[in-house]
Amino acid sequence: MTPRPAGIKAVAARAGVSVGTVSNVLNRPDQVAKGTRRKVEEAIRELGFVRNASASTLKAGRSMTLGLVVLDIGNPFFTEVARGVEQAASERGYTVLLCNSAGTPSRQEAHLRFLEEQRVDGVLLTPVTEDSDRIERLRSRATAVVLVDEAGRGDCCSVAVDDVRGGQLAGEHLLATGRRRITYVTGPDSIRQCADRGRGLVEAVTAAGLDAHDTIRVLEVPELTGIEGRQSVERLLADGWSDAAFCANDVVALGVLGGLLSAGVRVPQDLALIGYDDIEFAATAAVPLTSIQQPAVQIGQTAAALVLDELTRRDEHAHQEVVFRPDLVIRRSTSS
Amino acid sequence: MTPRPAGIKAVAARAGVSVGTVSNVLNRPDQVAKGTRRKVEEAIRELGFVRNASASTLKAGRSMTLGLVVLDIGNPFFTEVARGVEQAASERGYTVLLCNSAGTPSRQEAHLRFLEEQRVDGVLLTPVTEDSDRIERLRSRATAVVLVDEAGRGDCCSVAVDDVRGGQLAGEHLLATGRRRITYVTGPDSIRQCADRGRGLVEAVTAAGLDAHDTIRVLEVPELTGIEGRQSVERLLADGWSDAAFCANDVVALGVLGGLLSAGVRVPQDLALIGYDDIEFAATAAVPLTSIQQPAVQIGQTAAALVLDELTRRDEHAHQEVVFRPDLVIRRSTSS
DNA sequence: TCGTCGTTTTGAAACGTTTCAGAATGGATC
DNA sequence: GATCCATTCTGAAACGTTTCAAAACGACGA
Repeated sequence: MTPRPAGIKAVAARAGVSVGTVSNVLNRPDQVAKGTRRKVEEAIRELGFVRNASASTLKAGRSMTLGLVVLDIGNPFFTEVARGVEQAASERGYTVLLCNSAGTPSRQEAHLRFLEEQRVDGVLLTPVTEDSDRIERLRSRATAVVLVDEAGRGDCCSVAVDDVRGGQLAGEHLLATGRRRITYVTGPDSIRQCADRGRGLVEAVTAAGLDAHDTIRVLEVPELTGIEGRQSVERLLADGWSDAAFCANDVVALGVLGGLLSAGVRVPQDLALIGYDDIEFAATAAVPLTSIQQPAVQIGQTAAALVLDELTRRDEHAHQEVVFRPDLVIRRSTSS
Repeated sequence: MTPRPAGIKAVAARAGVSVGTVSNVLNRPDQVAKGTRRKVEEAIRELGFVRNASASTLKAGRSMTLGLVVLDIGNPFFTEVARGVEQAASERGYTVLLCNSAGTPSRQEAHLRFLEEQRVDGVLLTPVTEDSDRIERLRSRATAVVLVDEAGRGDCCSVAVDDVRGGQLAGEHLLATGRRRITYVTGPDSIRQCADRGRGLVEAVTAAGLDAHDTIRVLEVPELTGIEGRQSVERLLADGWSDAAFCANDVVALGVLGGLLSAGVRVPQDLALIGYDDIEFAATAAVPLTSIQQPAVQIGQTAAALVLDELTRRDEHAHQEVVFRPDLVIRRSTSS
């Protein structure tokens, strides 16, 4: 039945000091005499005082909080990215607000607005849509913004992985293992990652002196989920054309794998399979999945480091566009 | 170089009204004359005004925000729960702050403290540890608390699933399909879910007139991850004793499955396998996984509904302890 | 005893909202 | 023309912090 929780004033009264001193104990304890500090700390404990972040943020003009908007929290890849972000942020005393846009522009918009209202100090965004307006607005509010898993456009930091290169790696590997009829199982082309990875595949095929049209087919699924992957198998096998499948991510690939095996298709003998992201379940699948690895945790850490640098160094900060190189991880699904 | 973003005052000046009116447009638009409202809305647009949530929360004493602390965001089960919570919350205008305790008491503690500082209106907690102190404190701050995936202790709402029953279902099913030597692959007993599910298994065996010691073995893994599951297979197969394995969750079960298949063990012929949670990857696995299904999304929705009820109805609110029943979903991993 | 200087402590002024008692406005009604 | 309502609008007082100029204190040397 306490109407309002005890504030800094109550603490001050109890400890017999001024509010300024209590605030100092909270924010610069080293400038407070030891005895005083102890008294205040005891009062805090006795009253169960917990700092009111609203008031603090309002007055101080910063919230010590970062917003992270990911494309799909159901995809373990993003979970790992988030882990990296959180780790780097918490080391510097920042807390991360995790938001899931679920690939929906309207949800991305809603979350960005929320973060804006909360006056987060920085935003890490895996964009669904390049909503330049809102990003511009955030930046004009002195909010640091970094694009994650997306190349920047010069006006802000970004951390990405070269997806074209990743597609290339996948293509080269399949070709090297003798495959010549590759189905690319992918999501809508509006998802940049899907488009880029497909482009890389085409490049690899072309570079090998093959005709892309003869070598590659595209099988589009509406959503990058396991279910859709599994369901796509029927179409994948329909005419017996393919001797390999490259999936736009591991979640889909695992669905495809399940579908293939239960249809009696041997992987990799009858059909080679390669995924993307190298999530934990890939190594652990029935037929361990060859995949294109991305340094997920490191992406998160780097992105966080960039926002924090922009936040701390302000004027000296120069925007950077970090691009990681993906790696091929070969497992049984492509090489028996 | 706008030092501070435009506030309600600037909007008021621009629209030629008082701040009170602007606030009304924001919070009770129907009490404002249509013309005035339009003027204010235009000013808001022109200035790019975004409400400052800190100030709002500070003054109004509520943040329209809920905190959700989950045990393991890497487990798709919790992702689904979160989805349910978010859905129910956003329908009522609340935003959810998602936190991951990762099974660590200190992280749970840190997140609860953060949520307390943020003055969230309600907290949904999947407890690592029953930190009654902090929960008590939250509740004394007029913060609604509901326990998720954990039975309550009478003093707050809770939404749980009967894990003992789930373990029973698994046990009964394995016995019904003729298995008599069951290994229970589980995490530390300190995780309540693991303990309860194991208890259910024992009950099923005992109820069938069998001796639990002769019928059940326990194989403990340090963490409920796919890797650990896969690695446990060696021990699982060591003496050829088992004809079935029951895993404490699907993430582990899928790891075990991968290990079994690549060791040449046929599932279910040589060894039946059953998981828990019925995550999406279960249906989609190489050998589709029999599992104990929990209504994850519904758990989230219900939990959110309970907090919101406590928040809205206050005095009339009566604490409820909702317990869902788990369901057996039979797939190929236990029945060819 | 008096300065002086460094360390602590103080107290009041914001920060940007919400809220609410009351003032203005403008019809209706007598 | 006076009165009464309902509808709109106003303005000032919080909300709980942080911050900063200035005051208080103490130790020290002159």
